[in-house]
Amino acid sequence: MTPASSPRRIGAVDSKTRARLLDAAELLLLEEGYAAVTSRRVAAKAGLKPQLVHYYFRTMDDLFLEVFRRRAEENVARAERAIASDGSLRVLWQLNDDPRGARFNIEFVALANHRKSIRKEIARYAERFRSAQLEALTAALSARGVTEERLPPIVALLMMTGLSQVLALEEALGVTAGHDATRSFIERTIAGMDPASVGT
Amino acid sequence: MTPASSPRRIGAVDSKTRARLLDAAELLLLEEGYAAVTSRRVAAKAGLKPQLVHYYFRTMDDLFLEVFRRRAEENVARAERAIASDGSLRVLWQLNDDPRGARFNIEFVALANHRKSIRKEIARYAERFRSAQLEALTAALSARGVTEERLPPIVALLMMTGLSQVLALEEALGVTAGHDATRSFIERTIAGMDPASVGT
DNA sequence: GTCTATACTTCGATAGAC
DNA sequence: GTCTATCGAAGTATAGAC
Repeated sequence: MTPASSPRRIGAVDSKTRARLLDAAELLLLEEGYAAVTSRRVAAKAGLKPQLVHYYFRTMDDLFLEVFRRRAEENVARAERAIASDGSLRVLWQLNDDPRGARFNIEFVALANHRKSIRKEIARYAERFRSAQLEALTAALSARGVTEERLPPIVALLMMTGLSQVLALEEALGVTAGHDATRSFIERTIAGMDPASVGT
Repeated sequence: MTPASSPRRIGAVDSKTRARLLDAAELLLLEEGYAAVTSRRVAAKAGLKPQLVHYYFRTMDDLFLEVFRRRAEENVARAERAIASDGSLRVLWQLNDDPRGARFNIEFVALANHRKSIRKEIARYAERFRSAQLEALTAALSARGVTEERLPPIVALLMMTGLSQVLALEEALGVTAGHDATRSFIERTIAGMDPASVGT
């Protein structure tokens, strides 16, 4: 399965060094944005030589893809586990209200703007994450007597996604007016529909 | 008012060339993301020599700031005009539901992640834009009998902002499932509260 | 399997010519 | 007031040494 197109050798995927590079890249991405993720800076953060980045990842795109996939897989798995054990509205909201995850997403969406290979991967992930949540949210709303007509689940989901993203972004900017009020409004709304899970 | 710290000379702010550079930078930003906005590429897009970028803008940060300010001023002015002439819910929603503007914002929020001077400017703008809209939305909701308790205006505003942003971002990714349904739900909801402005 | 020496490109920025 | 010649640093990537 080794692509004949490139004769160049690539390091083992289970290498400890490779994992260190991925960790460093992810940290840099969150701390300083994707533009800071250069071979030199990633290596410096990992305490390694810059050329090692290109030994373990053929191109910088490959590195970005691996960073993304690693976290995306974990997120989807976490979401599926959470939903399976407790599909309450609260759990669905908490899955979205994750500032770190939201900033991670923003960086990749911005990155996707000028790296086609990454755009495809993100789109695929977005769809997986979306449909897992939509299924759960559809069931949760229906069980609580909220009709499709009064609030279509997809609308509720897009609102949840958007709201949590805005909260995360503004937090990163240092603009937090109304955030507490908004979170407690969501809290009250959920509590009203989802009485069993108050205080979790 | 010329800063003594830098002896270097800077081009006139009303220069035609300067405006061309700003236009090129903004286009590049939207088309390929902020990482594509380099002195060389901006100049190439404007059909000029790269060094001119540094003649008109002392640093790349200065260029980014100017690109941002120009558009931000226009946006705030447009919002204030729109609100003054018609503070309906529909107008407020349309102000947000602007894919081009949303992508512009995302790029700058991502950029702010590793350029402190830009972060401050964006935060300031976000607050101005927010308060102009909040005032109008507070009045609009109150006039339509929606109490602060049932739906705090700030919550409605953050939801609107978040929802429109998610729609724009996903559109850019090519993920548009449920978007039409969501827009028409918003449409219906507004129409129900804001009957005067149907079909505008 | 792992890492390094090195090539070549592009970057931001400045000093100085018109 | 406008633009260009040029520099040093940083970027990605490869070929080859251990």
